[in-house]
Amino acid sequence: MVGIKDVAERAGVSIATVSNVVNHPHLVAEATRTRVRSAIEELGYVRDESARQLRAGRSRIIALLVLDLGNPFFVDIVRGAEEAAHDHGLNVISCNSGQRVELETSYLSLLAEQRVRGVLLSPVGTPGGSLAAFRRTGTPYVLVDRKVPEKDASSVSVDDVAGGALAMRHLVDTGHERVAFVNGPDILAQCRDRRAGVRTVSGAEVTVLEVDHLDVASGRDAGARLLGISPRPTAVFCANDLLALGVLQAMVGAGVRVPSEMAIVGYDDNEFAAAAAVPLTSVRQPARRIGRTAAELLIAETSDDGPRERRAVVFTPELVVRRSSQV
Amino acid sequence: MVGIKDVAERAGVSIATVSNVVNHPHLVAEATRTRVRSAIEELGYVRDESARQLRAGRSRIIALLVLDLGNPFFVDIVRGAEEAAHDHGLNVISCNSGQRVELETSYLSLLAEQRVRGVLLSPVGTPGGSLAAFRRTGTPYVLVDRKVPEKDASSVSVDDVAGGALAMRHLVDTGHERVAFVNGPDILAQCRDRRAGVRTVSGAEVTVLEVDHLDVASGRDAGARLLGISPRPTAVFCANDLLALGVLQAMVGAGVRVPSEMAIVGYDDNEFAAAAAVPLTSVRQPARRIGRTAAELLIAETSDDGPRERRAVVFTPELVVRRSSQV
DNA sequence: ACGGCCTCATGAAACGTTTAATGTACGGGT
DNA sequence: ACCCGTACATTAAACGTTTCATGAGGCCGT
Repeated sequence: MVGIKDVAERAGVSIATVSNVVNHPHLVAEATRTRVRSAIEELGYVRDESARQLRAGRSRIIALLVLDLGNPFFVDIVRGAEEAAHDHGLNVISCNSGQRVELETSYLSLLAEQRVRGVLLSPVGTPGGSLAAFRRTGTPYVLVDRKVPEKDASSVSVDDVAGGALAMRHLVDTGHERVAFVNGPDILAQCRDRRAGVRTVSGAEVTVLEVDHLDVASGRDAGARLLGISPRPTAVFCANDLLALGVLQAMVGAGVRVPSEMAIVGYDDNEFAAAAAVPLTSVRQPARRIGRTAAELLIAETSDDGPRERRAVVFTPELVVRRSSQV
Repeated sequence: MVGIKDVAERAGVSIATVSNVVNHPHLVAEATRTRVRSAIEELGYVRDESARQLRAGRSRIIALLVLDLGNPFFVDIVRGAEEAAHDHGLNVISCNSGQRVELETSYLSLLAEQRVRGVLLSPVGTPGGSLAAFRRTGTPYVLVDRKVPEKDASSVSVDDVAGGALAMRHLVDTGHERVAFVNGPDILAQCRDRRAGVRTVSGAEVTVLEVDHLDVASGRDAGARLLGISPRPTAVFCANDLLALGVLQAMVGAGVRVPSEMAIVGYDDNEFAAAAAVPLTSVRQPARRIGRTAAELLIAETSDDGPRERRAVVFTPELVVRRSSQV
């Protein structure tokens, strides 16, 4: 493995000079600079970031630990975060916890050991323990799609209670009296909040169907269960568009017409919602802006000129009505 | 920042002992071990991976540099790779090049500097330059969804020529004489190969529509262009399901019936294809297996007991016929 | 009683950088 | 002729680990 030492030898200079060529070229005379540069080229020298980082004490990477990369909503968050990070000359790496607590923990300690510049994360449960390590190492983190008190950390989220209410109100207003609510596990704050939102709305009898994963397959299962309920609900609100797509598939498969026999409302308004068999009514969240804002908060927190105050940014969701819920 | 030294002091032992407690607990007497462990606990010590790695010379991370995280196909590849990596006690980080060459280059050098254990990548163009750095540092890499000669690297891919031919043959066989082919940029090998596959099939007049990005929005645009062609093709083959979904949206929007007025065939058979407005016929690729296989090849290459020979694994795609192309 | 072995703990070197402090040479102003 | 400043280049320390070689006791068998 070729190191700075080999380059120095080859170019007939000291290692300090090589380092300067790489990091502070203006300190080095023209002639030496080119000589060193060609030595680097010829030997294929690649500087070792771990040594550099060991010396510097901080890395140039911010990490994004995300609930489910299979959900386009989170992919958009990644995109937003990448934009902001690149604007500041930082790189982003993404890790996928796939909603498994043990994976989340394992990634968190991996990242703490890597001494990443900061972490954006959408936690599964209450990630108390692992985050304590971050707080101690001084690694800043920002919660994404999850609100916490400012004293604990900055966060960027969407008002899920409002979102749940929005969807439910829409269904009640369009005349539905028996509504199913397909929700994810209670361990996810998003799901708890959306359920709370649903509860704030009266005027319909709500049957809750809980699923383990917020994906299309679980949606199909929930759809099947839904068809077995009697008397059958006339509308269903799904905690996410993937579930809604699955439910829709189940309805189509069973010959139940949407929306006349079963209205469907999803959540996230991802790009597939509009393209679905029956275009989906959905609760839109500004995913990209969430990612961008979170990254900016994080970057501000790590910036040299004094730590910023913590903030809890909350976006407001918006109902997008499409055919799947039209009377 | 608390280091091994602080722990040692607190526990009244040497730093070597602390290190042993962490890495080779059996070498340390019970009593000391627990004393050190509580010191670690109390101080919240987190070991510094960069120092560790500097000493060790290699990391425990494998990286995945992917063309487009917005495409569920690649997300499934990530999942497969994660499975395999976790089986071997390694962690995976994903980076998204978003089909931009400069981002790809920047990530590749980032990863080279990080001295990651290995890299799985689906390159945009011909990533000669940046990969040379890997070859020199001895960082192994495996190409994903892209075949290269064994002498250069291992690779795991799907026969895209066969896939393109499969789709096209299906359309010709079902009686279409004017077919549009919505393809991505030629810089992507996948697109070149699928086009080559399309060309091997005769019996229909093919109009190629090229788009820059393989996403739903580009598909909508292509759909609009498609409607302007006269005489209008009766079928369209899209290089990927996202494009196909976009085209489908455009057709539905314009009141063109699918499949009777316009048959559509996509590629990847992602989970949204089956859930689409009109369920999409698509060419299925075993994404998860691709990711898993690639990771296994990579891990084998980095294993201690001698380097394995390189391999080029090629999977065969499979046509899944659904309503969007049924006569 | 003594050598040898085993168990456990330690000292010190090494990994590849960056950077502060120091050194050298040379030209110009007095 | 001397001093100083400028412009480069170098020496050496430091970052936080891991590990090898060594040391200190205690126990066993002879």
